[in-house]
Amino acid sequence: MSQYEAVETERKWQQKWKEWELYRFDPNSTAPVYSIDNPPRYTSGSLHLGHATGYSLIDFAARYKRMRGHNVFFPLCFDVNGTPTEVKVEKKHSITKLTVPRQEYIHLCSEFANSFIDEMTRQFEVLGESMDPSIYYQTDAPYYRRITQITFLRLLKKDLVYKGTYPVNWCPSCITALADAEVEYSDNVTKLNYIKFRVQGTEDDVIIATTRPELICACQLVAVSPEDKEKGSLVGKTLLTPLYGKGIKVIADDKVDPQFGTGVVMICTIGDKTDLEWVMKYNLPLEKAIDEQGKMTSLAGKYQGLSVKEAKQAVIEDLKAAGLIIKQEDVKQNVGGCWRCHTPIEFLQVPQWFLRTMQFKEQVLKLADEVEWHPEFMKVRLKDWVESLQWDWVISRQRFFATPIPVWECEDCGYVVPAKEEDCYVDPTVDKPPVDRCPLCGGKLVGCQDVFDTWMDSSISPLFNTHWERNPELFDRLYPMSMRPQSHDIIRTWAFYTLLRCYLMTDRRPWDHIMIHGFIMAPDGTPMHSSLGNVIDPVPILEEYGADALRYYACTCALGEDNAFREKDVIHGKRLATKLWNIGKFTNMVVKERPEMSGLQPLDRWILSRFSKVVREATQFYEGYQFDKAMRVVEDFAWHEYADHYLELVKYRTREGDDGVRFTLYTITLGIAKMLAPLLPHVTEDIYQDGLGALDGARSIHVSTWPEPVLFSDEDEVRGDLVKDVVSAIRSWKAERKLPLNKELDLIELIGPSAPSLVGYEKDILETSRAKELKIVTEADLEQKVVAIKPVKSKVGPTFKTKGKEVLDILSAIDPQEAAAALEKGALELVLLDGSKVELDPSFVEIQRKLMIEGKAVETLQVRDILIAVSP
RNA sequence: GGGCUCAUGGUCUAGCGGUCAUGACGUUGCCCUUACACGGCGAAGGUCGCCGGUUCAAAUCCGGCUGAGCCCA
Repeated sequence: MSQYEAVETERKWQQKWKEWELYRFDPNSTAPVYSIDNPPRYTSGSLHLGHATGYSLIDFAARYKRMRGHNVFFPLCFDVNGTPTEVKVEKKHSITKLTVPRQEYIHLCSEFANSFIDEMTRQFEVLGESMDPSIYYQTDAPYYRRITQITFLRLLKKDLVYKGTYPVNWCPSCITALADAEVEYSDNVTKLNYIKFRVQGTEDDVIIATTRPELICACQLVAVSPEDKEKGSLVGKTLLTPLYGKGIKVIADDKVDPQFGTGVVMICTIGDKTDLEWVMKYNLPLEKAIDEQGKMTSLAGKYQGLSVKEAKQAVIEDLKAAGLIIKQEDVKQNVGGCWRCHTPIEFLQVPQWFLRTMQFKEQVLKLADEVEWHPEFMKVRLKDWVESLQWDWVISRQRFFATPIPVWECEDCGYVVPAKEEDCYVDPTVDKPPVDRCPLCGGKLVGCQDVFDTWMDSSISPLFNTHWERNPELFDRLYPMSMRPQSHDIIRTWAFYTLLRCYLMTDRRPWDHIMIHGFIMAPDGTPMHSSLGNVIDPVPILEEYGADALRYYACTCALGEDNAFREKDVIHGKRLATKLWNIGKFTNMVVKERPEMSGLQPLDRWILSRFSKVVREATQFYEGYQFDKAMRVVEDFAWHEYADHYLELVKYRTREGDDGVRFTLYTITLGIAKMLAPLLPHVTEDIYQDGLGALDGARSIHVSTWPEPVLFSDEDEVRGDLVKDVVSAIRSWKAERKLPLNKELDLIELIGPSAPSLVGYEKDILETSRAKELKIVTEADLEQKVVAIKPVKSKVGPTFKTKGKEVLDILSAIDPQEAAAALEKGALELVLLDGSKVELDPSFVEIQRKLMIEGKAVETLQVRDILIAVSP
């Protein structure tokens, strides 16, 4: 192969890795465990670019830890539950929950969701993700749902779950509960009605503005703003509702906008989400004015049985007839509608299961503090969320495709009969209860129709992964898990609920670390959404550039930040892969057997010291999940120091069978491949398998050992950098004169105080710049002309403080040659505006010179304080 | 409306108290040097979103504003 063929090569190694079972978690190993609470991928379609990027970031951590000798637990897993699948299935088959029997509906959902798993698994492989199929799970399987149900039964026993009433979004036309995501909001104009409410025991009226007069029957309170001086006197009084004559208290609440309408609002159960907040705050009774079909209930009195729309009209007419409406005006509002039929949604009070959350707020925050957050600022989001919580978590849903709530309820007295743990998994809509009749009243038991919120399933993933309640010995070793990876939009859900649920079951935190990545946006910077049609399919990218190239892009996305997709980063990734492959090829030409560390020359020590620093830095970046920085530091070193300079500087030595260069090439090429192996697993494996691996000794680079620093030498680094700069100056000089790089030069002279530090590197410079002769001298028998002086700001500023600026101004104005002459004698004296004098020693100023021979400038280059005279 | 984050050459990006402000893509000039033309060496291109403040010194720290993203009202 004369060129790197990414796609073909990647398939080859992916196949090998599968054969070798390289990523298998070994439950019997004594190596330290690194376990990843991998997000089970939601199975409602194939992967998009955001997923591809997210899982790549996780894979970086998995592969890194494997190379650090950990027994890595990285499960292949899928989330197969929930609303989005129901929505897609309903669309696909043109069905609703009312038109198809429950079990058939569930079957269709399951079939649909499971149909994606094979393809998604293959996509993960093609991306080079090292998930382990031997610890596979999916959240709809009985073995997983069983754990969800058992945790619920334990909570029930501890009285941490209870039944209450809570409003849900409800479509009266589809007669179904809607998830928040299924509510579509649209702007619309409606009438704001100004209605008289009588103050009890007086002849006075108060005018209340409302858009929902049909809900007067459910009015619980009237509120004014505490800022409102004029209306303040109403607080504490009782009003009588028109048409019904019900007594209502007036309160002050700062949520009331005194500028809106009349500044007096009625609080109903339940008109909108703000009402809900008040209901919770003032503990109001949840009276039901609207039923499941969207008809008024008996609470509405004579309007009972009318639709909401009809009732609104009738109420307005009656109020007008009674002279109780004083005016109507148009007002804009944002109303929620059903995603399917666009009917305005209602908030309906429905019996729900709650998990006690409010009392554990402090505890969850304490646990969050025990977890190491990457990046740290994401913890603030969790904290803000927890502190703003107003009510307990509603864990039940009126849906079908999810884990059933494992209880039966008595038709007569409502007594709850839970399933037995040993019977779980159960589906109470088909399975028999553990007892035939209600133990209290002997009534008939009916299986619970509700299912769990899908977060009830996903928030126990650490318990499932660590064999909780199945294998106590393994659980002790595996819990808490090492790391939870996730995106920032679900901190308030997945991260929060997992902390809560795992604490309630184990009294401990679920993980040591949490790594939070951002979003991948469409190339124009807008969020990717299938509904917007701007989702990017990763497959064509993989086929064109290869997985390593795409992973390179993934790696440029810093944790916690949203990133627009940049195809050019993918292209760059492909180029990097090619570059690395060529570095490997070059190394393999020179290194045929495992070299010992001997015969190191100064330039070898230079690059080995630089390499050692890069190993140290990259390792630190990996430890902090800063893959973008790890990549940058290794790429920059590999390409722009090692390949562009070291390899060029030592090419002449490779022909001479030189131990130092062989050792250096072996160590650094291998080390670079290893440091990039977690990020670019395919090309690095190819380099490894092409020869270096046989000398290193592991079956695959991905199970090889992490590179170690070799030596540190600041002195060699300084001098090596100088040699590098001298040689590249000569190369640039040739390029500028349009000379071929291998053009021979007669003589190179290096002149200057630090030129002697280059003694020992003569041959490197000579051979690499193709010069016939090299001279190193401190002073030349040549005329030097000072052309400029450059102040060293980092010395001038701290020394002269407020006068620093003036010193800089003077230095830029004075004659460079005079200044240089003074400096050579020891010090340069400057007179400031205020008459004071300051002295600058040579360390304050850098002198730039030009070389003259017999008054004529020769070809000179300056590298720091060294002048290079080139004679072509 | 609130919390968190981001804002740097045409595009993308690094830097996060003292650099003539990185680097990439693009544009452009030269060079096939026995790993790589998917390469190498150069050039042009920036008032570091706007307004204040702290400091001898600010892209970098602080405050305000504007625009974008996520989450929550």
